[in-house]
Amino acid sequence: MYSDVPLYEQLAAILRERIRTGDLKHLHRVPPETTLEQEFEVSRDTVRRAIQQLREEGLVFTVRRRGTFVGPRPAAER
Amino acid sequence: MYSDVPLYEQLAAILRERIRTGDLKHLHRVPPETTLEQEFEVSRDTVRRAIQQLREEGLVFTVRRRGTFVGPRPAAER
DNA sequence: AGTAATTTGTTCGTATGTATC
DNA sequence: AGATACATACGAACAAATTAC
Repeated sequence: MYSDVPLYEQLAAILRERIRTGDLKHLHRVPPETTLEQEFEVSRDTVRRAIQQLREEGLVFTVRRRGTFVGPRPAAER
Repeated sequence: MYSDVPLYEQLAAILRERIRTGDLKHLHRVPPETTLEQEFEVSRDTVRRAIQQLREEGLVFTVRRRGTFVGPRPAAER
C-alpha cells in the first residue's frame, strides 16, 4: 500500500480545513490525540505528526496535558 | 560527504569515543534515539544501527522504553 | 478532599516502502 | 544482489500534571 501523500499530511490537511471553515474555532480545543486516532483510524504517531505540522504553521498550539488549541501560541503563558 | 565507512559505523565510533573518554559514563544513559537523530542529522534507522553495534560489543545495553545505558547488560534485570 | 480518568510527552520495538551505492 | 539510509506507520508501556467526579 502506498500513497504519494503521507497519512499524516492527509490528516493535517483535514484538520487545516476544519480550522479554515470554522468547524474548529479559534482558541477552541482540537480533539485529543486518542480521539483523532479513533476517528481516522490511524496511529497516535500519525496524529501527532499531523498536529506537529499545524503547529509549525502556527495554526495551533499545544499545552502539555491540557490539549491542543486553535490559533497561534499566546505570547505569555505559564 | 563521501566515505567508505557507513554512517552508522561513524556514529558508533563517535559514541564509542564518548564512552571511552567518560563523556558517557558507566550506567549513565545514552541520549535517546530521537535526540541522536537530531544531533547528528541522521535517520533513526542509522542511530539504531550504531547502537546495535555498541550493544554487540557489550559497551551498552538497552531497556525497552527506558533507554540505552553504558556498560554490559546486568545479569539480573526486571 | 481525594481518587480516577484524561491527556500530552517520551521511548524503544517492529515493519514496510523507496532510493541509492 | 545486498548493504546502507531515510521516511513513514503502528504498537506498547510508562510518566506526570491536569481535570473531572
